[in-house]
Amino acid sequence: MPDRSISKTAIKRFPIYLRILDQLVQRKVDMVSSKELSSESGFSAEQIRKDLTYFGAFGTRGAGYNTMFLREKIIKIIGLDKTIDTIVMGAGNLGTALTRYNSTKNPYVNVVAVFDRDPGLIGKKIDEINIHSIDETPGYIESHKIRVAIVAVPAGAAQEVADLITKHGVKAILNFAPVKLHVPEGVHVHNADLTIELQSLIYYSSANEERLKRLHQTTTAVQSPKTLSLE
Amino acid sequence: MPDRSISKTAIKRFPIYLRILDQLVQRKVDMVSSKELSSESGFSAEQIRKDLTYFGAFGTRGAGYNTMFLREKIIKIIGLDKTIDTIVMGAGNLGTALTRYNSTKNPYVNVVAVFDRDPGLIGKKIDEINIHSIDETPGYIESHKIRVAIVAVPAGAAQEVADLITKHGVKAILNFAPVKLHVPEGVHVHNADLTIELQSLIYYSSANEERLKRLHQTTTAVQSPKTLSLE
DNA sequence: TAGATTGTTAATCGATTAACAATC
DNA sequence: TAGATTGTTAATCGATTAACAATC
Repeated sequence: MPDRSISKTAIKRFPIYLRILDQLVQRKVDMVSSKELSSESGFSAEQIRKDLTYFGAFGTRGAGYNTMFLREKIIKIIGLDKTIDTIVMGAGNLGTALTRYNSTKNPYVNVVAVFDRDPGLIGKKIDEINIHSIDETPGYIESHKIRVAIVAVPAGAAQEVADLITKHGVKAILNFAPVKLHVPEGVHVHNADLTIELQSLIYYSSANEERLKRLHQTTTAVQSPKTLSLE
Repeated sequence: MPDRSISKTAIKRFPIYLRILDQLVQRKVDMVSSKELSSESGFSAEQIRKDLTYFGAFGTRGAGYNTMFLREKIIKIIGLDKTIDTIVMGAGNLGTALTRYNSTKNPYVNVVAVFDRDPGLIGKKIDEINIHSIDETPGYIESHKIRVAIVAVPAGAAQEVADLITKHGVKAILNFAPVKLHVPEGVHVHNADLTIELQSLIYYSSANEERLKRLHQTTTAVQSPKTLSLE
């Protein structure tokens, strides 16, 4: 049972800190304050300082944080200090795009292989990365000690694929399939369900008042006024 | 100022409820309890009941929820009761995959146009959807009353694109570019930053103990023991 | 009526923010 | 020393869970 003390939401902020620090180091900025990190990231300065102190005291009072030093620390906190080899399950539209995306845009992660069931795709390449038969997955995971996988297969196949890869050692799954995956204890799943992201955004895209009015016009149950978010 | 009372995290659960109800209706299941919805979704039954009562009393004590009725209510709550036309900014790998994905996998959202800057892409199609010049964006947004957009352009172009589309009426952005977008008040941005999702997952993929040990070996600052998540 | 399950209030838990002493 | 900014504790806020009365 890792990290009794640090929350999932906090951990999601660290890659954002890292990205900002990457930029600062590149721009040869030596020091940065929590206030400056705040305006770059959108998180409060207090929250940033709090997040960092979960792992140590990396700053200098009165001066701020050394960008190169803090960057190195965050890389180690996240676990990006050794190259992370990842596989992509599914070579469809999304799997292909994700393979390319991570190869070009993600400086800390390496997609080393793609797996698919379609014989027409096996043996082909996405850029330089081979598409293998899904039957080769167990051997590949074990010989290459793969711990992180991206699942981009259709909903109907996702659980089966999750079972397969976790059985052979995968500990973390970025799941793009629109299903809840059931995985053994100790395996982490992040859902990156694009349908849900987009649908929940629609809630915010139009005047709530109108929509909720429509909702209640057809609602037979009596509403107590304070359960409404308008007025 | 909409929804003083309901949180962003709660709203993200509604599309998941909807997906489950879609399946139940399709399977001709008439009634469902919060307990059953809980085991399907992974959220607690109490939380599901709480979420629903933000918008009304849709169930029957002793019996549960009528699946068709609840489904209709949730569609209206999210705002999916009229067709949502969406545009995709950027026809690169990711933009293309997202266009196809939403066309085929997202039953409630319609991608109606894609925009890009590359003259080599303009005039081509992604499946049946035309790729337009980015210069046509303002006119298109206004004439088609587009309120929701997906941004899948390179990081360097994302702010500029966000400025353009919000200026002409877009109220909600699903942002795949790895930058923090600054948008006018009242515009909502969901970040779907794949790099960050994957990097934060890596934190969970290996033994924390080892990593944190490495971290502190090179830390000069003295640590108070309780700030550590191990021992 | 007995059993089941909702709707809702109260209790708990966790995360964020505020405040400030420590200290560069 | 004066000014700035961290690290850390305390206060606040919000979200989740527990409990149970209402009621089908």
